[in-house]
Amino acid sequence: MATAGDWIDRLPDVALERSSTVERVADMLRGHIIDGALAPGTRLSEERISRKFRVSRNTLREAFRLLGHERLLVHEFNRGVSVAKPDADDVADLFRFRRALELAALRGAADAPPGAVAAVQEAVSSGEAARERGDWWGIGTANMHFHRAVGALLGSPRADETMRQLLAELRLVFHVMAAPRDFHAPYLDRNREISGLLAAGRHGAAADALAVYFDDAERQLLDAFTALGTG
Amino acid sequence: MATAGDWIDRLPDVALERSSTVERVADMLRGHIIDGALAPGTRLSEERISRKFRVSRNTLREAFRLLGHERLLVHEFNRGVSVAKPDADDVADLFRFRRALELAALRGAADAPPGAVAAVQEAVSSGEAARERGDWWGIGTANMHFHRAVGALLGSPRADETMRQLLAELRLVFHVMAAPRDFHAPYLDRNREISGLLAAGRHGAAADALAVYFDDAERQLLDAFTALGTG
DNA sequence: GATTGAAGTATTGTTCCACAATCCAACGAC
DNA sequence: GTCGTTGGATTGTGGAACAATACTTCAATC
Repeated sequence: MATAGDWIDRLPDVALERSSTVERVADMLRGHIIDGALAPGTRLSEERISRKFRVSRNTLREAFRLLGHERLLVHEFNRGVSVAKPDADDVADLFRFRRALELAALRGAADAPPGAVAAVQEAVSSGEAARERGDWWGIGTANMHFHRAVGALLGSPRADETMRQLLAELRLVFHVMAAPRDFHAPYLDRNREISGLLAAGRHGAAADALAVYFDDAERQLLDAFTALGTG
Repeated sequence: MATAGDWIDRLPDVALERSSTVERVADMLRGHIIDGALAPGTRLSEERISRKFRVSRNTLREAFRLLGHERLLVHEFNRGVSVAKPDADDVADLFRFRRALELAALRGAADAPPGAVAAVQEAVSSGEAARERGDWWGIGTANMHFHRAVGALLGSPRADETMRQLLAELRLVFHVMAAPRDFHAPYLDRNREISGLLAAGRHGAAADALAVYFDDAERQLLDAFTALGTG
């Protein structure tokens, strides 16, 4: 009879994660920010929020630090925190960063971890399904998943985390815009095209297509910003 | 006579930054970690450190959150924080991420912000100066500056911050190794070569040279790790 | 009328303390 | 040697307190 070690050794040694209050608070706030329930620029009072969530100011402040590091909150000394309010420079920065990461991911997709390409295709399909349902918010979410899946082609957990942050910030950008509802829909077909090129092993062509995508999307966002600035 | 507004408008509107206790504590800890004064794996007691630094546990914990988000500290629930101890997987991850960023930066160097190429060359020179002096630690620092300067070719503050974090983690990797003293020196000549190609506008060639650099450096680090594992 | 000064108020930054929850090491029972 | 149990140490969280700073208001001045 084999020893118990054989069986135990096959188990994935992941530490089962319990959640601290700080992380739950951070998750909740992050969700509200990404959903748009907290408008960019909103000041967050330690007093009131800690009372609302029934947590101590200490705990809340630790959560604020986390979200500040993710750039979803901005922390001004002696003035507290407020929801980040990205401007045109931020949009340009985000796209520069995304270009570097996602294009590199597509170009090097030959070394992608197993299942990563399939994940990209699933994200595309889920976006199309959302379009069928007329679920505009779902389209946006699926689009985010698409780009996260593209970034995941790099096979780097750290890059994944960075992508997650960048896309969360991008959601903030959409909330600054006037009409984010039907922003993503036109890009669904492009996602399908890129996904197809990727699956066909035409990595360079996929990257080129995504580059054009980025140019158009960035211009569209920047136009929306200048429209806001002058309006 | 012109109004005072003319003169004021010309001033750069940077908010003069005051430092909070949390940030000073975080800076200090970060410095100790990067310098190697705090060995990877070291447990950090809230009690003792807060007494040592004469700050409250709350303030210290906020600093811990920051450094945890930078992956310099690992936070285990109910077990406190300890200095991160990168393993071979982390090294592979760091290099995957760096490859994506730095190679993209070199390939797209045509769009680099003004002065960015010069900064790369300065970093190389400062490394060579450190070699003249026999300043081994200085060589390592200059090498970090070189790679940060390469990343800065992207012209993205967010990417800069990410590069800073990745390189800080990499310093941790060196501390896990046995003899980090003369690790960097052999790469000085490569930096010079890459810098030269970059300045000559041969961006693709520069990126190719850096790719080989990465392959060699990663292999060397991974070998050092497996040597540790078996020894 | 606009700007400056000087209150007073509200909020944040930081410290300190208390206590429950959890971990960890030691010890002993089987 | 494995399994409870016990007790001490550390972390997680809450809460109060106070100093430091920002914001508001209003009067005084030019």
